[in-house]
Amino acid sequence: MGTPLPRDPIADAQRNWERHGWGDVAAPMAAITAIMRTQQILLARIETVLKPFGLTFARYELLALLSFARSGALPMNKASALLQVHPTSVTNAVDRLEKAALVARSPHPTDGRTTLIELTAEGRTLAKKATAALNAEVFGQSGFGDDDVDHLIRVLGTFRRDAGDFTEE
Amino acid sequence: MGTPLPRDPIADAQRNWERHGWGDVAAPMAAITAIMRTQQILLARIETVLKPFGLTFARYELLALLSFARSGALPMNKASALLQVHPTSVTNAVDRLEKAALVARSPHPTDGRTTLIELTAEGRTLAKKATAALNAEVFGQSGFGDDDVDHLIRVLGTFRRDAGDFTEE
DNA sequence: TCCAAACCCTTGGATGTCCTAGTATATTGC
DNA sequence: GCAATATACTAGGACATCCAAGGGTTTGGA
Repeated sequence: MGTPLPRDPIADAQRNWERHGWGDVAAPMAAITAIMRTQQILLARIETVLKPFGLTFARYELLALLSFARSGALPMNKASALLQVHPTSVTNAVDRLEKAALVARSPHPTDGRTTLIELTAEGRTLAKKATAALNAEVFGQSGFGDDDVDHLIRVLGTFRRDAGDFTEE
Repeated sequence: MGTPLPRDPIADAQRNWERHGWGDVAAPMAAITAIMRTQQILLARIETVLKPFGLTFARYELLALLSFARSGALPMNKASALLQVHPTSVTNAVDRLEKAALVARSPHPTDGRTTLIELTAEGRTLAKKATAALNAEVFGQSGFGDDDVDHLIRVLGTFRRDAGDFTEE
């Protein structure tokens, strides 16, 4: 997107909020906006690393999830729940992964409503390679200090729990 | 998307990473994944609040930016830089806002390449109302503690600066 | 037993984001 | 002064996300 700005646009927004008398919510506004922007940056990095593998983040997440499934297969609704995305998003991702022969659909043995998705051999291999690349080029160079990582995991974990993502812990 | 999961899927992923011998990057992976998911939750909240106004977050951000512009108008490329999105995304947002009579395009007085965007009276009014709603229903109830907000602003600010978003500060 | 309610997946539509390319206007350098 | 380069916006296409709605399957209560 281009050249660095001379000043932090989010800090500017925070100052604008304060100037307009919304000082009580200026800081949370800045924090939330920063999260939105950080996600955008991280997503761009991830997509850049995955592109050579012909994967997007959404498809990679599904491959990775399947690669960790004990049985090697998951019902679509289970995948939707674990990835915390809309069922139609999973349908979309599976359509494309299936076309690329990385996963396969199969009927559930006892429940006629359910469709199972399973990694193909190619899918499993590609998942391994893509994970190695992400580990080396993104997660291993996040730019966050160890203490900050711990803090983020804790604070955002609490947030996600309070938002209803999960119960325990 | 539904019922809370019994366990945190991101904590599970972190355990899977450790189990596979990627313990050195498991924590950053979890932190990054948590940022992605938190963004999704926050975006959903924001869109819910904006929906009654007929706005999306992308369009709201543009309205808000214009409402703070001293001159009351901004070149599209300036808006693109400040919002940190691709120029075509701004074109898209302006198209829809213009159709809704919330902003207007006008030619730049001296540079024939440039298009200025300006709030209409309706646009200015709607921006005010939408901001009040977001302040009350999202930013004012972020769920983050004051200390966590400060920490997020600082950590993510450093991250964004290192990522090339801006220079100073 | 049987029908209504619940559940699962897919299709179609609306939005947003990015990339690539194309057109028009400015600026720069020879 | 003019050609080459740079900049600004837009058009078209690929993807992802969500919502609404539809068709098939299961479950549960009358």
